[in-house]
Amino acid sequence: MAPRPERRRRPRAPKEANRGTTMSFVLDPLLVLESLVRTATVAAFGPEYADVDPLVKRSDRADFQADLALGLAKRTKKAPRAVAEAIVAQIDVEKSPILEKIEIAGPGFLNLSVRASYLADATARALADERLGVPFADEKETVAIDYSHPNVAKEMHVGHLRSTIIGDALARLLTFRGHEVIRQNHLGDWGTPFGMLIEHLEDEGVAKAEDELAVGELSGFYKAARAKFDADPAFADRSRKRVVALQSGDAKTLEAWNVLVRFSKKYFEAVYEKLDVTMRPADACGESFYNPRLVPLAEELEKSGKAVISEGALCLFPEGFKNKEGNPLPLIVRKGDGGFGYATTDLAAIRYRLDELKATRLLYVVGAPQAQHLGMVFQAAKQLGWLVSPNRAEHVQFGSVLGTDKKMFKTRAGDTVRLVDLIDASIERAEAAVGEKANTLDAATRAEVAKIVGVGAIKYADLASDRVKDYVFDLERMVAFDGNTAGYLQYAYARVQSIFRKLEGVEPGAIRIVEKEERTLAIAILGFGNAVRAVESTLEPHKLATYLNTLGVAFTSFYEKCPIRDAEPEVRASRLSLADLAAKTIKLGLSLLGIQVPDQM
RNA sequence: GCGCCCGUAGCUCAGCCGGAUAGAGCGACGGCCUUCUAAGCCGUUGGUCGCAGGUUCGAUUCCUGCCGGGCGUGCCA
Repeated sequence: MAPRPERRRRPRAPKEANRGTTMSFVLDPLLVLESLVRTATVAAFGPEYADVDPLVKRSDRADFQADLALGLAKRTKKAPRAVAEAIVAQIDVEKSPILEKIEIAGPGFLNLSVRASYLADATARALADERLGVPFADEKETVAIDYSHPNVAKEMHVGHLRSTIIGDALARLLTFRGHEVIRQNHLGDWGTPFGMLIEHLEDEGVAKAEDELAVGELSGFYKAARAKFDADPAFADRSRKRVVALQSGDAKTLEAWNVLVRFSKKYFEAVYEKLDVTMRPADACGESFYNPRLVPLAEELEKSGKAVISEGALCLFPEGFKNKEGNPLPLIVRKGDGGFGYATTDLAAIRYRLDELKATRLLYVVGAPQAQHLGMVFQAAKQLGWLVSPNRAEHVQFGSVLGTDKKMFKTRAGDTVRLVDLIDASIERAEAAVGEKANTLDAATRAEVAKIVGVGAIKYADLASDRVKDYVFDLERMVAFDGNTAGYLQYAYARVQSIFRKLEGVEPGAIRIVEKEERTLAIAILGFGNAVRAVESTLEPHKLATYLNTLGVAFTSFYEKCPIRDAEPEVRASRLSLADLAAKTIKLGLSLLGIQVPDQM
């Protein structure tokens, strides 16, 4: 067996960095109640019940409810209600800093009410913390996120939209949680199309091509090359020879190839900037990077006998995958003609990320159609002994972008839609909407706001629904300011800033929770950390979006029912603090999704 | 054929490690601006949770089988 680097065990000792500014206690009442109920359950039934989930959730009959008693009936051999009573008997409400009241209802539900003093205290602590009370992850790890991956010398289009947006949101959120995030832009920078592209480049002359590519006319360049390839046999022949020259490392050819890569990267950078995405040129690690590793990898697998020749190709047969005939489905490591496909590159990339980047969690933000391919690659990596616990790879899959006609999103002419056009259209629409309502803003401010709102709309629409489902790209709906949209949240934020402008000089003060809307808002705010954590583990950003919308709704109700400016000084100071915290939470939450907020709109 | 994903209100979507009356927004209808941005708020309307079985005290949630839609299924990436 070929020698492999020692798989490094990641030390799990608590990290110094975890101390920092963040408080070590939990603020979210839901989590506090969870541990309180669990402790009571253990006290009532014994330590073997330490693993039970108290099933605490928000309730419309109280602040929270715990539903564990019903499920525990069988295990404890008691009536559900008796279980509930036994648990409640272990809780001293009088002495509890958080519990106001606990009631058994129906067949054994526990209805939990939280003390206003607890909410006031917890929100005050959140406000005092720059992380708003969200702790760092207990175990920090190195996460490699593969996302965006556009193709060199090709336009970025809707096909790259979701990967770019979702990947970037996850990168931001995991970074916030304290993980070391390594972005990996697996550029499509290699392959047969480069023969014709380089020939075309030679024909045009570098200077002229440079001009075209610099203004983002990638599709024009690509199409021109393609057209020549199809129409001119001599050109096609040259192109094929050029592919060979490229693969054999011909210096002049590589130079031309480099020009294409360089200008494409420059273009991608511009798109990323426009989309306000954190992927940088330095994060690019395209297919070509793995070229030198493919031959040795194939040889290693062949020599070790882990890969075998089948129908002329060198193959791995990952368990659990079958072809039409019910035979094992191969992952082709080396093609019959000696060339390499993407499976080999993907295997090399996994190894690189594990061994050299030292990542323990590999994320692939790639469309759902590739589920089988990635599943095979991951399974192969496991069977090869590369991917061993705690290391793991996850396919962060997502559905297609559809037009309002429910078909794959295309232009009327049937072309793929350029990403920049999409962004521009959204900004334009936002500008119109902003101009209509916030006409007191000067033109420059309005343009800034339109950018923030337009880009936010696109991103939020993508991130707000379950990524695995297809979603309909409908600018009308996305740039709206009602419902579960970025605009709704940005508006809520801007309203708070407006209050601060109007009440300049008035100091926020101690928080007191009195009104129903204040209570609802406080509880909503304190659920932030839990929402962030949910995304960290499920990689489903829509959980954060749904949370933020709930928070936004809670804030807006508060805003309507609890006037600030004209309230008594103490009440005013308290509400000002609460509004401030709500706004900060919205801002931070949206920032984790890659969305900014305007101060006015 | 086989495999994976999806199917919740007219529309766009949440909810789904089983739990008390399935939630939002849009639409429709009706209220609320001399008071911090009404891009908002409050209310009414609207659902056999694709269908049929099964497990369970209890299923939109888990299992099986259908139906409908999408995608994939050996040398493109």
